[in-house]
Amino acid sequence: MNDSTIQILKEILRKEGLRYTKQRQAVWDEIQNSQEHRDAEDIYMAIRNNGVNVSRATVYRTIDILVKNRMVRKMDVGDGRNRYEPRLDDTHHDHMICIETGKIIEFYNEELEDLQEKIAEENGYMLVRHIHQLFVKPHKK
Amino acid sequence: MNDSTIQILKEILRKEGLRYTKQRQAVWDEIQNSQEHRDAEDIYMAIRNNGVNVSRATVYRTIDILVKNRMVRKMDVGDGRNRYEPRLDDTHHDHMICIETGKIIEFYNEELEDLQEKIAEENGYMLVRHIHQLFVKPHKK
DNA sequence: ATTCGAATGAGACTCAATCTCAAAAAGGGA
DNA sequence: TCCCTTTTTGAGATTGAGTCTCATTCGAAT
Repeated sequence: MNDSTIQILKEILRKEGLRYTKQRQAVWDEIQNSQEHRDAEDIYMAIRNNGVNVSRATVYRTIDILVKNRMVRKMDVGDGRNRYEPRLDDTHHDHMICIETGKIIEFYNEELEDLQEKIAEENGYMLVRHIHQLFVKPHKK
Repeated sequence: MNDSTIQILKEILRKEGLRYTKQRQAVWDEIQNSQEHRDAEDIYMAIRNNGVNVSRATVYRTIDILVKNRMVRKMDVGDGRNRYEPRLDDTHHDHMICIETGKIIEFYNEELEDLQEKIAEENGYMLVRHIHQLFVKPHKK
């Protein structure tokens, strides 16, 4: 909605040789303005509820562009629907998912990051990216 | 195929109040006799090629029983098809996937395991299970 | 061997995600 | 501003992994 993120989106589209459209802006706004981890259907419905006409196909297509350009992070929670979250400040983190409440908690641990690189190196590889999710439950009182 | 794993399967089915069938045996044999990380379709085709009549539904249903009883491990590689591997000796490990060759390498690191528990604890949770995959590429010479 | 509840198989169904292609919109030029 | 070309969009069809249905078959206890 605010000027600076409109400029960020325009810049990315220009770089990719793509056009700036209100649907693309709406998808980016919707993801960017929420700190939740929502699926494509939720994002699609939210945009429609805001009165912007958009199709599921466009939502998926736009998300792909945003993911490719690191504006959005795609996460596979293992239930068949991918979740998306904004990635504006590019602070990397992983997720902890409560199996009782479904709550998603973000975490980041430097030691853990280093260890993963070390493990890849030990096997003769370079770490490109990783998927890491902790499924947890609350401590009983 | 060999007597001991037949007995293991029979024991689990008995415990679950389920019947011993040649289809269930065939699914277990097929997974147990391979160290690959295959998807349900591959397992289904392999069984049929061995001359055993089985349906996809039965393959999926049997895999669920085996996963529940920790005979088989289900892994989500993020491409929409789950992979399965035998878990007879129950040695826990995670996976490293080469993005260039598709090769899957198993790894285990005690420090990494401890760290994950610690992170869950720090947030007031108990670690139940985790998904951890490293996407890597070979070092350039 | 009989009996009866469980297991199987063929194919229908689900659901997220992708594809198709005619119609609409973007944006550069004049 | 109006054109013109090319890209984008949208509605609905399609895909594909996995699940469900239910008539038929099978296991195993007696």
